[in-house]
Amino acid sequence: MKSSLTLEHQICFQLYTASKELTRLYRPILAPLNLTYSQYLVMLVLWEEEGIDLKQVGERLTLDSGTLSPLVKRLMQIGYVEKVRAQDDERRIVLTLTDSGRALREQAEDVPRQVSGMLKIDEATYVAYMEMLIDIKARLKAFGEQQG
Amino acid sequence: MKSSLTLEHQICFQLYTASKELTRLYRPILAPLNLTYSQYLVMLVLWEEEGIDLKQVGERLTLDSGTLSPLVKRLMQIGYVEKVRAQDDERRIVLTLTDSGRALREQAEDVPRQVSGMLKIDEATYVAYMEMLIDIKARLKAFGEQQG
DNA sequence: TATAATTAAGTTGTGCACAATATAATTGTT
DNA sequence: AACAATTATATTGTGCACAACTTAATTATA
Repeated sequence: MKSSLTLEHQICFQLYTASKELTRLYRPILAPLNLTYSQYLVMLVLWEEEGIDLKQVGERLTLDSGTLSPLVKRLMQIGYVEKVRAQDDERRIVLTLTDSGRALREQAEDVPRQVSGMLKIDEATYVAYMEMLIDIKARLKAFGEQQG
Repeated sequence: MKSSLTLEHQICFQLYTASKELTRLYRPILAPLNLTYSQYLVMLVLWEEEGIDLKQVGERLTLDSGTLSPLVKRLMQIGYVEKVRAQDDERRIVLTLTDSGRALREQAEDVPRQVSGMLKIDEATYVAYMEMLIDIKARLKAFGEQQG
């Protein structure tokens, strides 16, 4: 295993910069939708499953309430999202889309195609890369569960 | 190319969560060194090349002065780093290590081994993953340069 | 050689990301 | 039923990350 303390040889550094630079690529694409990258991720979840619990959104994105609460507040201010208390459990908050938020989906449909085009990546490579990233996450999860 | 607006099928999302979760793994490892993850990256650069320009640190980590200025200020407060104006060009700032910062390297030597152990990843897989990430960055860079 | 353009670093403001804590609702236990 | 433990959300504080702007030093050019 690479144990030399060189920046470029550390997988964490490559992951960190790759993520940052890919997010940078998204910024001008998402700007017309009036969304930041994190807000876009929340909208993706809601377009997939409207009426989902705030808690469950946080689980899918690995975000806690300290991040999500103010983020959702901003999505409400923009007018894409609404919060409703669940009747059966007053602690839970259910997120729904406004008409405006639902309409935004059509505009967003084109985002993945734009990004793929910019990356000039073929389907097979794309899938292989996805699998690698999912594997890294699985290893992290395995360690986390082993530890507790 | 995957054009469905599903969270899990977007490479950006996998990269984003993988990076976040790997950083989370580092947190308890770096805590005894009194470093955040970003501070650790700056220290890695300095251990590799002491006396480097602040500007060049920013280029290697893809960080601008808005991020680096306060971060380096914190490293100075901890007592790991010192700032010196370059004599030949008074605009430039040269970063040097204190004895304490230099001594910390020995403790940090063990970090990559600890991380690899936690991920339970063999050398070949590790190298393949590194190459994938470097390739993603190359594609991003190629697009960025094509655009300007 | 004035002065315009560029460069390096710093500052301000916004929005994550997360730890720690607080509050209120629900569930479990005696 | 009373009360302890748990759960969902919100708030506070710290530290990134970056855009936009400011300041000071250097370089280019008229």
